[in-house]
Amino acid sequence: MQISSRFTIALHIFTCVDVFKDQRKVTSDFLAGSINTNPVIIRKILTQLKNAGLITVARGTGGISLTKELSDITFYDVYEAIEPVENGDLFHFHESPNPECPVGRNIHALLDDRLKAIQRAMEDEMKRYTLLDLRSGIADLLAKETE
Amino acid sequence: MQISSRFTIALHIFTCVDVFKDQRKVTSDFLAGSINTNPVIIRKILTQLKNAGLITVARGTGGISLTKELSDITFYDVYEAIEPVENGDLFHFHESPNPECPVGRNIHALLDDRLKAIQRAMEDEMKRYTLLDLRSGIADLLAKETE
DNA sequence: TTTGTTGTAACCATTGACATTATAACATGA
DNA sequence: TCATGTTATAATGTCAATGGTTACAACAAA
Repeated sequence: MQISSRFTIALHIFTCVDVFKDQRKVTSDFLAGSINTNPVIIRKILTQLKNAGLITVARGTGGISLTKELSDITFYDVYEAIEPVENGDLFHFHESPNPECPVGRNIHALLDDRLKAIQRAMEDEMKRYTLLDLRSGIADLLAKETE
Repeated sequence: MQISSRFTIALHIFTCVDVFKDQRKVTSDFLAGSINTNPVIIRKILTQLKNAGLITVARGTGGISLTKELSDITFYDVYEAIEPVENGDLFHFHESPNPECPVGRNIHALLDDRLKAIQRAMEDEMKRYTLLDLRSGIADLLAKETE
């Protein structure tokens, strides 16, 4: 199991928007070129980010704008916008365990809290990183390239 | 994206083995009945747990034994045995970003450490729970049933 | 040698990820 | 208004993973 590439693609998009926003129009075609995928893939992800209220996208003219400060958008916000997790549960149970078995009828009560804690540990760590970290991070990497 | 039900099935199996080990022979058929799935699904998971060195399975006669103490098997051990995570990376990148784009050629350097930290947060929390916790947990729940 | 069990191969159905093409909707500048 | 560039979305396709099922070989013990 892996978290889909859509999540890292979304972070890639945000980084490109920030890096190139003053140099050129950042279109889905341009982004597709940087990420090496199809523009439609990009647009679907943009739609998800738009539905989550993180960005606005200009239709005819093209161009992406953030609705919040970089420091107000965490990795978790992006993850939540992108990953369609059923009921918000990271862990999946097999349907309908046997209610006549003492273990079967108690398996959810037994595991739910512990699994939630594990999920929360991941999500809390995601909340520690913001898009502002990406701005400074990519600036450092680009500066290092020209040394 | 969700972590497959094989993981919670494996925890279910361990719980059943512990609860029923003195009362009856715990076979893949019995386990399939408690979990409400097919015995072959159970056997495949048992094979993974066996390959990870967590259990031994008696072939002709049936029966499952742990190779370690309950307190020495963490949720992470089970997760690692069950989930085939490519390269051990939880997060998936799109293949071959454009090396001619300053962002494309730096995206891994930009994200890798942060994503690893998120993954580690989840795995560290998984290491905090052992099968011994499940023994006491299920005992409490069963005691509560008879009140 | 019979019986009960595990190990595994060979399928099948369903779903999700990712890709691709085509076309409609829309905004802007000429 | 119209041409142009762009986004939005539907329709399709491919591929891999999940979960299920049947069948049968391998094996251990009574």
